[in-house]
Amino acid sequence: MDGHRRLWCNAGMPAATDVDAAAAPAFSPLYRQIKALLTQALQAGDWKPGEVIPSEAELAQRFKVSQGTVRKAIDELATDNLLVRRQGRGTFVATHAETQVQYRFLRLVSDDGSADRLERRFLDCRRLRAQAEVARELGLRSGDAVVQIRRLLSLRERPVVLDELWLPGAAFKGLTAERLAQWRGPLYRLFESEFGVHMVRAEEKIRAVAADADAAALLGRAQGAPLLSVERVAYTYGDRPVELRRGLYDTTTHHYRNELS
Amino acid sequence: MDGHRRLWCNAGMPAATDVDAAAAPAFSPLYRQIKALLTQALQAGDWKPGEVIPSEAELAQRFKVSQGTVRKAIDELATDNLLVRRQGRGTFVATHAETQVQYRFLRLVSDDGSADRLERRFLDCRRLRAQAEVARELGLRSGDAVVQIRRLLSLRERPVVLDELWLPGAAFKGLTAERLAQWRGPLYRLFESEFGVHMVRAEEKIRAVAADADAAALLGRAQGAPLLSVERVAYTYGDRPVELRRGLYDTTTHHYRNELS
DNA sequence: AAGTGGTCTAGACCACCTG
DNA sequence: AGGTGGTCTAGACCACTTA
Repeated sequence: MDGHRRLWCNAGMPAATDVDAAAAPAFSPLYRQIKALLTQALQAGDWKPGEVIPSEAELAQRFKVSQGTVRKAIDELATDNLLVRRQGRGTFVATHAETQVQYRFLRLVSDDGSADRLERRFLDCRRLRAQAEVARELGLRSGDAVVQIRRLLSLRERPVVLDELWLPGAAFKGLTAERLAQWRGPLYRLFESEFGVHMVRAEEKIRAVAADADAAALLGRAQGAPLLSVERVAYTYGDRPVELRRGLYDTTTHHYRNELS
Repeated sequence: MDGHRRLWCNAGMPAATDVDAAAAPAFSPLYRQIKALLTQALQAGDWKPGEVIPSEAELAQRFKVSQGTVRKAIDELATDNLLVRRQGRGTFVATHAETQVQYRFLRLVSDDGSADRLERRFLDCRRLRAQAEVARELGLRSGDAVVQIRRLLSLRERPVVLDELWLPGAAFKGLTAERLAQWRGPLYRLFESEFGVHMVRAEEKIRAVAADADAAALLGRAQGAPLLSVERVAYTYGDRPVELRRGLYDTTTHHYRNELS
């Protein structure tokens, strides 16, 4: 129709400084503005994980753009794994509560390719004050309340992963050791259904480290044995960090699988 | 116009058996058929890495489809990193010979985020007969000729990566130690410009291992020190494996960075 | 100014799912 | 049968690059 209805929609963005002015995109195409609106709706919780969002036709009408433009916005959100399209059914908010792919972010696979059943065992769950480093990674201030969880994952009766993780205390109020003990399924499913926190993406730093006495005992390995250290920061809508996790993987019969392209 | 010009273009596919018939897609949309044609052209070397491919309009005319359909095919090839679009200039065949992003597949970054200059030192380059495992990973037969290379990467004067890699001898005929010694730049750039082998994607298996005497000496670490083992199989057009690589990373001041989504 | 990719639209029809 | 996403088309115009 008109070809450029540019709203310069930069809601939520900090004011541009001289420094980043150069890096800022000159303009946003319409479909990106629609994408931003949809993202806001997701962040605001207008549609919950697992639910259907309105049809493309309806959204087009609502935003007064063509269906193709809405479509392109949804396309990007789908490749970002925020939405899931299902032909003939509709478009759904991505969720960790699907029967498929239980552990979307766990890249550990067995060397022989077999799919093992995974067993969880929680070691402890405490509320404490965040140390400087934990606070920084979670976007909190030192001394803010955090929940610390430690747990062990086993494959074929053998402990393979020792996880230690920190969550912002404010967002995870009712999270207790009892609650964890009776929970069946991935943690991210619990976080999503009980605390309304959906993990969108994560960044990991991977290193090889020597097992300390504690890790060695829990994983049934010798002290000093090489372990894979996987430090993860997970983000929810709006790129807000909401989990810091440090995993120690025993990689004698399993490995961390990655695809490069 | 017609809406479905389905050619059932399954060139190169084995005949469907009863087993995989269920998994086989019922039909290919037109843009996927175009995508397949473009992929074949890339594989055949019709357009070399770094070169421009014909414009969307011309391809549309050539294939007798609308520009939008060509566009969607190119979109997918661009997200697969086979093509690179440059607004106003054209669409180019992806290459490792760009001044930007020298090491597209190297995920090792320094803990403090600084970008170190990288130094290469070749240890040796031999032609030998493939062992069973190497042959299997490269799609060769045991005893086929392979080239074995070992080299050391250093950051800030400190050796950090010990790589050992195998290439199919047939495709890398003139590859000698001298050739390597005088080469400046990433190996994949050499492979591409001198041997016409472009790496498209790779799979990595990551483990923590203890340094053996050899690796310890070369990396300046104690024997038994934990190292990151990164086993990579790299593929060229048509998903044909053309490189097996095993890297040992010293992760005391660096880490392997990964994004999950 | 000309050429390329990028955006937006409107409409037709297909494939898939659910009632 | 009706609704949803998926494909395809044709045309207009915008943004960017090069000459």
